[in-house]
Formats: sequence, structure tokens, C-alpha cells
Amino acid sequence: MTDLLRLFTRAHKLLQAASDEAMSAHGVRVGQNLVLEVLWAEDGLTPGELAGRLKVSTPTVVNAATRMEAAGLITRRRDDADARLVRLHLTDAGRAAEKPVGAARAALAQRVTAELTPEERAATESALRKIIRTLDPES
Amino acid sequence: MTDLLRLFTRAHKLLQAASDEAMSAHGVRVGQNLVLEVLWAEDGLTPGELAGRLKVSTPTVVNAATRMEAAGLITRRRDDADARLVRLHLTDAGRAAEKPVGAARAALAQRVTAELTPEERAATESALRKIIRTLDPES
DNA sequence: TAGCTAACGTTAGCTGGCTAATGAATTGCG
DNA sequence: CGCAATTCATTAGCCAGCTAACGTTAGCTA
Repeated sequence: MTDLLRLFTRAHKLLQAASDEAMSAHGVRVGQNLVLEVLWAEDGLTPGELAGRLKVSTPTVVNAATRMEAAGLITRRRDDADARLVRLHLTDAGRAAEKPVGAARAALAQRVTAELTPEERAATESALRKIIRTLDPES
Repeated sequence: MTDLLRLFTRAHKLLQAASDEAMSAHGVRVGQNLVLEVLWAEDGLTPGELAGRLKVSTPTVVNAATRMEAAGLITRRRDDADARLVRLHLTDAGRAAEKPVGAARAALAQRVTAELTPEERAATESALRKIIRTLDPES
């Protein structure tokens, strides 16, 4: 298990699971959280815009939006000026989730990074940035 | 993007994609690679054993095995002594993939970690271990 | 020895990624 | 002005995870 990539994969899976568990308590799944965070900052974006900001494909956002609509977190509305566009708007429930979900996320981040020394945290952050730039120079 | 968790997610997705691309050139998808690596070291394991070693659920291994069987990488064989067990055996093609896939994986790891300083590498590894232990104390 | 229980693989159905193909609407060019 | 090209969202279908439910086989116990 000395392989960095392997450790990485394992840590990621555990983080995803912990994250999903923390959010699910507030009716939000781990993928939906990302969409919500963008909408909390700027409501009424289109699937394409969200995909761009989240660096995810458009169908991924569309599918998430369908589930979130069914869950009552957002609504779909056709753009008045350009009928090709769909605008995603938060419902009251979607807005209400901001505080608890944000708190849950912060608590998880705190719990996970609490054990790290400042050096470890800084070096990890720097390493992650380098890895991202290596694999996606455009970013 | 200052959030460690966000950087983590992004880096993981890029790594997965790069990994999948590298392996696909040799007819192996990213999830199958993990199964193969265990079988290269020890052939004839059961789905449950593989799931335990990979820290993945049994259905995940079963589904991967089905695709790998269709791809001609492994075969399923019922255990003679205990008919509940299924043993997964490498085919010639599965064995033949070891060298190229291993090389591709090593090349990716090398490329990704090349930019990191020894301190970053060590600190990241240590940080990952701590995170894993925090989220899964049993490990 | 008969029957219950535990172990194991598989199937069904979910989330969350992806690409490719489709269809509707707008834009732009001739 | 009209038609072609572009730009959207959606749908279809794939891989890779998961949990829960199911059926079969061993094994143990009464």
C-alpha cells in the first residue's frame, strides 16, 4: 500500500462516503451538494453554466437536476428570451438547506484535517494543485 | 478553490480519467485494473476475497468480473470442494496484460508525481494515511 | 439425520461520472 | 428573407461504486 495513487483512491472513497452520509441527514446527496453550492451563490444558472463551473459534463448536471427537482430542492424554468435555455432555481427547501449542509461539510472538513500538521496541510494542497495542473494544464 | 476537499475531488477525477485512458489502450478499464493486479499476484480468488482485498463491495467485483469475462480477461470456475464459491482465473489475455498495463500505470504515476518535491510527496502520503485512519479506524 | 442458520454469489435498483446521438431553437450568412 | 450551421438540453447507454433482497449450498445442532 505504499503507492501514492492507491492511497489517494482509498482516501477519496472514504471521503465520498463520509460526505454522503453527512449530507444525507439533510436530504442532500453528495453530488447534489456541489450543484447547490453554486446555486446558493448565484441562482438561476443553466445546466451548461453549472457544468462549466463544476468541471463536469452537462448530462451529469441534467441528471442531478432531475433528481433534485424530484426531491424538491430546485425547479426548472424555461428562459423567456432564449427558449433553448433552462434555468435552475432554488426552492425554499433548496435555500433552507444552505446552513445545515454547509455546517455538515465544514464539520467533516474540520474532522478530517484536524490531525494534519500545518506542513502536511500545506504540502498536500500544493501537491494537489500540481497534480491538477499536470493533468489539466488549462486549469 | 481554496478548499482541500474540493481540490481532492478534482484531482481524483482527473487521475481517474487519465488512468482509464492509459489502461484502455490495452483493453483494460480502470476498475478492472485493480482486480487484475490482485489476480496477477494470486490467481483463483473468489469475488468475496477480491472485494476484501480491494476494500470494495462484493457486487462491485461481481459486476466487474462479468465485464472482464466478456472481455476475455478472466474465467469463472465453480470451486470443486465448495459449490458456493466461484473462483476467478486469469486467461492468457489477462496474464498478457500484466506488463503493458503495469508499465502504463507506472508511467502515469511517474508523470503525476514528477513535479512534486520529496517533502510534498512525503507529507501528502502521511496526510493521506491520517485521513484514511480518521475515516476508517479499522484500517 | 433433518432442519435451521450462516456464508456466498448474483440480481435489482440506486447515485454519479462519462460520450454519443437527438431534437429544438437561435443565429448568421447568403 | 430563408436556410444552414451552431448552441442548447435531453435521452440512451456505458462503467464503477453502493445497499438490499434472493437463492443456493454448507455446516452445525438438536
